[in-house]
Amino acid sequence: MTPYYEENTKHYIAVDCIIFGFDEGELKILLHKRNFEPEKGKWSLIGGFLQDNESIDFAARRILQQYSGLSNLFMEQLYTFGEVERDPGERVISVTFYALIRIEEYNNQLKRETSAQWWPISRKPTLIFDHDKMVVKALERLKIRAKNQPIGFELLPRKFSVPRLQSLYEAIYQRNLDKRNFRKKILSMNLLQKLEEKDKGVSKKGAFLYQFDKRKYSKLVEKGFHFEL
Amino acid sequence: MTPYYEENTKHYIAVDCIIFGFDEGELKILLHKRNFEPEKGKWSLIGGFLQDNESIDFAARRILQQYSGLSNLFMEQLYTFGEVERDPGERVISVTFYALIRIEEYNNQLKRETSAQWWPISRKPTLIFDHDKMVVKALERLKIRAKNQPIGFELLPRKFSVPRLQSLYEAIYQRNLDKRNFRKKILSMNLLQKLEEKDKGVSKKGAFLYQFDKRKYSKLVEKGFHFEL
DNA sequence: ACAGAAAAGCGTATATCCTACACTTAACCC
DNA sequence: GGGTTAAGTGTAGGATATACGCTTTTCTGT
Repeated sequence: MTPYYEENTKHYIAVDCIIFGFDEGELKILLHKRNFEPEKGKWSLIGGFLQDNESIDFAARRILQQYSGLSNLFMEQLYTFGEVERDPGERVISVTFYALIRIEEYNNQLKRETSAQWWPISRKPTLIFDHDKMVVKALERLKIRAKNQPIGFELLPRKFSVPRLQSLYEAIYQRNLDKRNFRKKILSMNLLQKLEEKDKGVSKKGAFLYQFDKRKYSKLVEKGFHFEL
Repeated sequence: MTPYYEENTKHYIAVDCIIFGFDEGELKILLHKRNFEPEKGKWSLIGGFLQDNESIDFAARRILQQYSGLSNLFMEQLYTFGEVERDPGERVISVTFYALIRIEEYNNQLKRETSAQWWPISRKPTLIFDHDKMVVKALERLKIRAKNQPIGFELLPRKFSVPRLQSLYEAIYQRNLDKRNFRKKILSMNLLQKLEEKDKGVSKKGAFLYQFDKRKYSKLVEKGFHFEL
C-alpha cells in the first residue's frame, strides 16, 4: 500500500458494448432489457462491471462472450464516458467498445443470455443514461474504420457476393454506391478470392461468392498497402 | 445505495495527458519527473487522479491548467489503458488525453508547476509504466486529426507564415512536402487571412503572416465542407 | 556599394483517381 | 418460350494530386 494513492477516491468502472450486426440490408445492434434498478426494464447496451483481476479488454471479451455466445469477435475500444451524473444510481465510469458479429453465427449459437434482441439502428428504442450518445459515437467510428480498414468482412458470412458487400457499405455510409465503381475498386485490390459457388438466395441468376484473403492483406500491409473503400 | 452496484469493486482512475508543442521545427512533448513512489524521479507524462465530484473531462482540464498555466487548450480524449499490472504501485486505470499548446504562450505564462520540461519527440527519455505506448497512440491520432481537421493552428502562434505551417505539417507527418503544392492547397481553402505584416525571424526576405479564420471555417463546415491537408 | 547567401513566392504539364452512365446476360418462374 | 430479376461489364470526362526550377527580396559581410 502506497500512501499517495490512498489520498484519492476509487470509482466503479463499467464496460459497455455496442454490438453491430448486418442483416436484411440493415445495420442492427444488440440490446437488452436492464434487469436492476434504476431504469430496470428499459433498453440498454450490453455491459457489465470491471472486476479486480481482469484488464479492460478482458472484461469486454467476457461480456461479449456472455451475451453473444461467441469469442474472438472483432472489437475495438471506443471512448470513455465519465460525466459525474451519467448513471443516477451511483457514479460509474463507462469504457465503451464496439464489436462486429456475423449475425448468422450468432443465430446458430445457443448458449447465451436470452434477453438480448437485435434492433435495426434506424428503429431502435431510446436507451438509458447516455447510451444513445455511445451508439452515435460507435456509428461514427464504424464509418471511418470501414472506409480505411477491411473490417466490413466481420459483419458478413465468410462467403459473400460483391452485391452483398456493397449493400453492407451502403448501410454503413447511408448512401447508395455505383455498382460498377464499387466492384472495380474492391476487386482491383486483389483481396477477394473468387469461389466456384454462387449465392442463389437473392437473384435467379445468382452471384458468385468471394472470400476475404486475410493472409494476402497482411502481406500487402507490410509492404505499405493501405486499404480504402 | 443500490445493492447491485456494491457487488462490484472500485478502482483508481488516473488522467494522463500527452501535451504537444511545436518549436524549432520539431514536435515536442511536456514531461515531468514523478515525485512519488514507485518510479519516483523517472520521467512521466503529466497526470493526476480523478476526483469524486469532477467529470473526466474536467479532471483533464484541471491537470492541464495546473501544469501549463493555460486554460482552454485544445484537448481530446485518446484511449483508456486498463491492464491489471500497468502501474506496479496499485491497480490504476488511466484515461489519456492529448492536448496542443502554443509554446510561446506557455513560455509567457509564469504561474505553473515548474518541474515540467519540453522534450523533442525524437529524443525524449523512456517513460514510466505504459506511458511510451500512450505517446505512440497520441502521435498516431495527431497525424490523423491534423490531416482532417484544422487543429495544427493550435500549435502555432496566432499569426504564422505559410512556410511555418508547412514545417509543422512536415514534423507531424514525418516527411517533406512540396512548398508550391502545400501553399496552393492551404490557400485554396480560403481559411487563411493574409496580414500586412511579415515574419522576419527566419529569412531575410521575410514571409507574410496569416491568421486562421475560425468563423469562416465553421460556416463552411455547416455547408458540408471537409478540411483535408 | 557590391556580391553572396538564404528563404519566399510563383505556374504548368502529366498522371492518377473518381464519377457518371446503360445495356447484356443468366437463371428461374409461370 | 416470354417475362422477371438481379448480376455483371467498359469507357469517357472531370477533378485532384504530383512533380518540377527559376526569380525575388533583403540582409550580411567585405
